Amino acid sequence: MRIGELGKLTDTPTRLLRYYEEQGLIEPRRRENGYRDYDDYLVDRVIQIRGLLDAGLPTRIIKQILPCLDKPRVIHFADATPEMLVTLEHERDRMSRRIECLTRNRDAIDGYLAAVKALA
DNA sequence: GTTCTTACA
DNA sequence: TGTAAGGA
Repeated sequence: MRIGELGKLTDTPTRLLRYYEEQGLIEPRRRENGYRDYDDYLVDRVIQIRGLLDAGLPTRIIKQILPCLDKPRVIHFADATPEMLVTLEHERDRMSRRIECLTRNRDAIDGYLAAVKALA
């Protein structure tokens, strides 16, 4: 599929899809006319990339750990280097802290909402 | 009409 | 990231 369709399927601006490619996160083939040609499996991949980005990971790290998170996880044991494990553990803890922060703020909002509704 | 690259805010 | 220019 071409960039427009992938963009629609993943709700991602074509501008970003080109950016992800520039960052080495995806590598679409090219058609005769120079248009990018994406395989279907890239739909899930892009969605995952957006999820990691939304979780606060920089494209740099995503590029590094994406191979480990891909389908055939067992095949990538070779990527389980000591450095990779350290990176993953670091990012996991980073995510945990973010989740805690989000949870607190959500509860704060929830509490405010409950108080307001109690008066109404 | 859709996509491409490069570049600027 | 968004948007614009200039092409194909």
